[in-house]
Amino acid sequence: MPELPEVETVMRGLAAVLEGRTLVRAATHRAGMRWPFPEGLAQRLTGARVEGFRRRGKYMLMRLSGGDSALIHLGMSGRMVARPARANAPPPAHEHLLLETDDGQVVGFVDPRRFGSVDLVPTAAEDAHRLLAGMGPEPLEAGFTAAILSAALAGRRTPIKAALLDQRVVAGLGNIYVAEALFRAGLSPRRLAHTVAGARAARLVPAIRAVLEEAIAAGGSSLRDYVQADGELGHFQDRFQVYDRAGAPCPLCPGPPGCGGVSRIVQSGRSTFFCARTQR
DNA sequence: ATACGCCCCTGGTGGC
DNA sequence: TGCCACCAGGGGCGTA
Repeated sequence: MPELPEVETVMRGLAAVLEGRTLVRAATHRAGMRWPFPEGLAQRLTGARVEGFRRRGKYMLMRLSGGDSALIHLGMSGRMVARPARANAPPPAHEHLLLETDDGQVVGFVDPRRFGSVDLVPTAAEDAHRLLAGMGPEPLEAGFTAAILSAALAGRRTPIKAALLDQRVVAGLGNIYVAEALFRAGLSPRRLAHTVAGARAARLVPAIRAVLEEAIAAGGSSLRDYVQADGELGHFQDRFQVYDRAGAPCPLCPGPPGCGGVSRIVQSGRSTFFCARTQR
């Protein structure tokens, strides 16, 4: 669910609510999600001050006083939404972790499928965490260049679609934004990764950047579960050109005959959407 | 090293 | 209306 734009949007919303606040209460409602919560998670969060946030790929890092950071992944169905602590409504279903601030806000981590995760890592060694070590460049930072991307793709005989989903190649892309970026770059999702070099890589890098930046500006994409930290929906789903649009007219091809509409295929068990005429 | 299943889990949808 | 198969923004891990 949440890919880089959604995680970035949620993180900004959480920062607005939590940054500078002290957590007067934290509670876990089960032993873990994707993995068991770290020992004594609730106790270690309680009393800590939230110093700041950063994002790495699809992970959020919440820096705490005391030297630890909470490493949070939203999985497929995770959401983190703030609400007033005074509200008498029962906690939402599938809320696994709750944070309460000294100014009366509650942030709940709701995740029906429980593919999300929460861990603690020393702030000084965040990037050494096993889930972050080996992660590829941040696509919105200057270090993400055509040369770096083609080097990461060199020798890979897997389809470019699968390679871009690999977080070691580039951090933060998921099924939606890979589809949209490949469409914008005019590259077939079936093309072998190692053939994306030179001019093709030079087209792909700005395509990835542009789609991510536009999606962040739109507050992310809301399909089923995703909402921002304030409960608002994202809007980028209204601007999808190919994702989840099988059979719809291709935005580039006049029809009919055009390209016959957006195609859907399955690659490594996941849906891929593309235009078979303009994406080569 | 790379590639490919399998698996974790719940909920919504569409077909019969 | 009921049941069931299938699908969904992810990704770690074990095995060839």
